[in-house]
Amino acid sequence: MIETRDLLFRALADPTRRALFERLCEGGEQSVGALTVPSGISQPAVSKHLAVLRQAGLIAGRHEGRQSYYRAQPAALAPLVDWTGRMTRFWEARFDDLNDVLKRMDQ
Amino acid sequence: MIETRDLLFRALADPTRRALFERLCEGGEQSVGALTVPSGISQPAVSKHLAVLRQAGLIAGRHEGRQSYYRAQPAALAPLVDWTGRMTRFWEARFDDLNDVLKRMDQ
DNA sequence: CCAATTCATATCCCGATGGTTATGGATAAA
DNA sequence: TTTATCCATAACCATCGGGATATGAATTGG
Repeated sequence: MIETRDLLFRALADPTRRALFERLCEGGEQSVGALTVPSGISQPAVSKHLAVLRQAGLIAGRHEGRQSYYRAQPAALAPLVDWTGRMTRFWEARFDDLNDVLKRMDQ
Repeated sequence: MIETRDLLFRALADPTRRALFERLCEGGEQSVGALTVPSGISQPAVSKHLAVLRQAGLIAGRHEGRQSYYRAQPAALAPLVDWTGRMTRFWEARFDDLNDVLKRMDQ
């Protein structure tokens, strides 16, 4: 499942994709057309970005008639949150070790 | 500000860079040589990755004699944590709105 | 002083990636 | 049944990015 984390980070690396994800988080479910208009890029480009986000689990799609609606799945951000937490905790642990050393030096 | 976030996301998009950052978080300050050996890539490649991480504020460097030592700066992850928090909060807010609607429909 | 070590930078290469236009399938509208 | 709309996919192109090797500057050791 390290593959999942990689997909996540790579999907979020592109500002256009982050903007699409933000729109879906903030504005709720929207069609491809509705997402394309303010994006400043072509509809196929938007579709490709949406496919990347979907593969990373960040959004989910639904068909209705001839339109496709996408919605955000912020729960998919969990691995990213976990990872940042681990990194900070590693760092804090090292800090604690340093404090221990200093305490022992005090005695 | 938004530039900072972009640098952050892009710096963390590459698995090799994340591995370097993880090593520095977990193992503390290390020289370029110490980081190169287990990385599986050439020393210049490591130096380039370190430069990217440094520009994103994720690590800091120090020269001592002919070696360079780098250490992690996990505080630089803050914008990322903020962003994920905002995205989930947007989502939760929308959820609350939905609940409000449902409540009103109950009455 | 000369040789060796450590690292950063320059240069080059190639695959990945983000953009475009073209196209076709499915559905809605006329 | 045509025609128009919505979207995904294909094909193509230019740029970016991560890798290697080559090189040179700074420092240390003999």
